[in-house]
Amino acid sequence: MTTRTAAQRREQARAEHLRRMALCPTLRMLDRMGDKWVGLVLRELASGPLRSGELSRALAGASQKMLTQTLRGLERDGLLSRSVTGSVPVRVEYRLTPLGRSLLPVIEAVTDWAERHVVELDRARKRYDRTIEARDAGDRGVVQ
Amino acid sequence: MTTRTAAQRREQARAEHLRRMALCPTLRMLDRMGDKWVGLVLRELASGPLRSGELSRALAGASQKMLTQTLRGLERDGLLSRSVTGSVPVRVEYRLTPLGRSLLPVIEAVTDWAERHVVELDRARKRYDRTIEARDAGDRGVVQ
DNA sequence: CAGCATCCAGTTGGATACTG
DNA sequence: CAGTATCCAACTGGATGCTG
Repeated sequence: MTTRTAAQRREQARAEHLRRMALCPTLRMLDRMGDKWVGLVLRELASGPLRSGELSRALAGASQKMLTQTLRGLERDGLLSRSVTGSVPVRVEYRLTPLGRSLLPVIEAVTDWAERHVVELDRARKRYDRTIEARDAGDRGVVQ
Repeated sequence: MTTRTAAQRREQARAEHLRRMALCPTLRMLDRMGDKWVGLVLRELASGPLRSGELSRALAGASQKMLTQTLRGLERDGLLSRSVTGSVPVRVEYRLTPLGRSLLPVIEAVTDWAERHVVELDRARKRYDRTIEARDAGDRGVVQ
């Protein structure tokens, strides 16, 4: 007689798996880079340091809160540095650290792939959606 | 006299920006790859086709719903294909398409970077957290 | 075996208002 | 100018139960 039910074993495997995942460097980075504004912030800072205001103008779509949150996250990971100079008015500048700059080629790899294949992606998507639609219509005996 | 207020102009810039973003191939891909299970699914399928059950055992941490959702998303983008053979019991197999395989080097670029720099990331994070803690303690005149 | 539907908690992200 | 605090809507992801 086993001391644990199948459900318990599954549960444990699941917990274990999740713990592993949280530690996996690759998944951590994919997660970070998937954050809505990270890609854009890195792209902006790639060409040089920027002040807070310049960033928020460049990323007109981001709310002030999200911008700060994103910047803090990247700073925490050591990808960019934040330096304050003067006071009244305060002047804050963000710049990529060497670590942050070392990430740029990776982003570029994504960009290259994406731009080369965006047409295929769109085509696949349309094809898939048409197929689904057709199937659903067929299910109901509809001709449309 | 302008016909729009500053708020309206900001609002418009924001809308424009968001529309652009949704179309940017790079951001689309970063978003996709940031999906919780996409990285793992691609990693599993990199070494060859797998059946549904095999995948869910390999990704013990994922709920059945998320697994399906992830697979459908990737299929929609044309990154993997789903083939059904037999019936009672049904046998479903997932495999990367050529397009999907072409993405592997990109994932690998992320993996390489992440594994090379994970130590630095952790160090930066600890340093940052310590700094914040110290500052907060100082603010309250606490010695801890 | 593979997958869909439903319901629900937790998280993410945005609007607004305020501070040094 | 730069940033914090709060409140809230929308989305993400998970648990459960059911179908061909």
